[in-house]
Amino acid sequence: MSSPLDDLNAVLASSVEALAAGQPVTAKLGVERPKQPEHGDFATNAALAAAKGLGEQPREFAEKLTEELGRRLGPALVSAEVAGPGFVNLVLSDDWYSSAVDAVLAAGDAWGSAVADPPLQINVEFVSANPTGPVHVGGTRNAVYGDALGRLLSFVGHKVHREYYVNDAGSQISALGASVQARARGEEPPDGGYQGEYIIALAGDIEGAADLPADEVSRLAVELMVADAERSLARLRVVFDDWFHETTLHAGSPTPVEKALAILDGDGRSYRSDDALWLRTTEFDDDKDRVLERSNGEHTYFASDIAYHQDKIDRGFDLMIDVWGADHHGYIKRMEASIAALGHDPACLELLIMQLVHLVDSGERAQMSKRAGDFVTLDELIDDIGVDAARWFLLERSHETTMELDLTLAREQSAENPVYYVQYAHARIASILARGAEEPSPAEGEDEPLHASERELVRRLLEFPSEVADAAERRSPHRIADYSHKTAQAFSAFYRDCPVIDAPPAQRDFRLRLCAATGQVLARSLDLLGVSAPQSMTRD
RNA sequence: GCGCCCGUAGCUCAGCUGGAUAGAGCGUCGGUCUACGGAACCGAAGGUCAGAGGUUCGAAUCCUCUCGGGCGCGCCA
Repeated sequence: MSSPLDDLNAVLASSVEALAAGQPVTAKLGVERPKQPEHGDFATNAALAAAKGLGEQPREFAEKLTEELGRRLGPALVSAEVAGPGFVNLVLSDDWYSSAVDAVLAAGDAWGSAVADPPLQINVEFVSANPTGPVHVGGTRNAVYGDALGRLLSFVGHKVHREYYVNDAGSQISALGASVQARARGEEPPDGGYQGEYIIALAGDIEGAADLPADEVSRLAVELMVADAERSLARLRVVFDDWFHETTLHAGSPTPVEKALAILDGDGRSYRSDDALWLRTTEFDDDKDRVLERSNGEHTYFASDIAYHQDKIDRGFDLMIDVWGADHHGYIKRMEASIAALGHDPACLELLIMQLVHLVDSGERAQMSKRAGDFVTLDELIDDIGVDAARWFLLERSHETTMELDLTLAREQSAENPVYYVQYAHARIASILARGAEEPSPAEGEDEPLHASERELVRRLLEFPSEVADAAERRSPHRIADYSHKTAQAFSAFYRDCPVIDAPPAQRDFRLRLCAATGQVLARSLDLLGVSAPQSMTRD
């Protein structure tokens, strides 16, 4: 895929290199979007960055750079000026802009995509909420984040495997089964049991729940909870490749857990003390050693988790990304330590922490649902604000920031709601393109130079590949939300300033192409977020 | 006490692998106008980037400390 900005950056780099006359240039060089319009179409601090290492005066170097750029870019370059401490501001020709739009259209669906070097097999594990209750808002944020991250990583050329880890072993599962059985018998759940109304529903859905063996009730309850989670998440457009059950780590002979412990033991990473088995995580920067097997002989959750990650590595993944809830951040050190203890490169595991979501409605905290005195569930959230709004609002903020979700705004079907604003721009473009295809070209007219709004919009479209690369590298889908909104704004300005259908033939042609390119980029941006890009919009 | 995250406009948040005059949305105030989709557009007000030092040509961004929030520190999961 040929990108006009890549080409421009390449010319810049080779120009600097020529001026450096053999001396190595280590600085990162590239053009940027200037904040001030008077700073040209593109600006570069290349002279500032390079002159430092070459022992030259930035402004003098910048002067030489403008001359070199003029020679290499020819008529595509309208002007190159030195400003401030040594910035170089560039203005490019209308022809350059026109061919840039062609490049976007020629790339089509691939615009912004990449071929990763090297392409990795990436396992993204997310949500993984315990199957002891419905998925709540926190899990919903985790779900859309993990999913969008997966979309991004795929788009930049990696092979992504989405996985949900089902904690279907341990005391909590016994408690679930006991609670269901109690309800089936018309009793209150036991101490430490689950109180939600969904337990009563489960009791009704499991035939013979009152009399079946307890662990059979547990097993069936987990099955139903997992199916329920799968259904809810599918509504959210989040689909997993694999639902990995913890119990498989305790099955077979030896079990995966036993195998993992054997590796650790063989390498002298673990030891016995106070009748328990400990892992020397302190050798890898943890605060204290951690228990693998309790003195009562049971494995800890940590032991399962180690076996689970060993299993992922055995399955051939180059990179494991775990998306954890904020309450798990205290486990990062020991998990990383365990990977090192198993003898793996620590870089093969990436632990991302999702911060909390607070729901706000009409200025009030709205964390509690009327139903069951419980937290708001994924289903309730979708029923309330819809999938597109839910995904958008949960994705527009950085995952590492505690955020508030304003339900009042999210429900709003107007331009005050950014998700509708972006979708509206897309629908409007579809409408213009349809008319452009149907209606004949109008009377002749005189073409004019490109309007500032047109140039601004083209520049936005050209930024897309680097925005995508940046978002993927930083694991930050929220950047795409921000980008799509800015692009929609740039389109709105263009729409205001530049008639398309009634423009003179050549100009009309360019503007239709610009509309098509914009629609394509908006659709792709929304797709990366898992938000729909409608051809037309109707109010509810 | 220790560790992690966070303090940026009235509110919610971007920006933080250093660059020119710190941005967006909402809210507020004022304006355009019935349009190639009005679910629109334009403008304005609003900031000691928590504070103090340091690093350098340049710091919201990097380092140190202080203050103020959130979370986590179990042979639970």
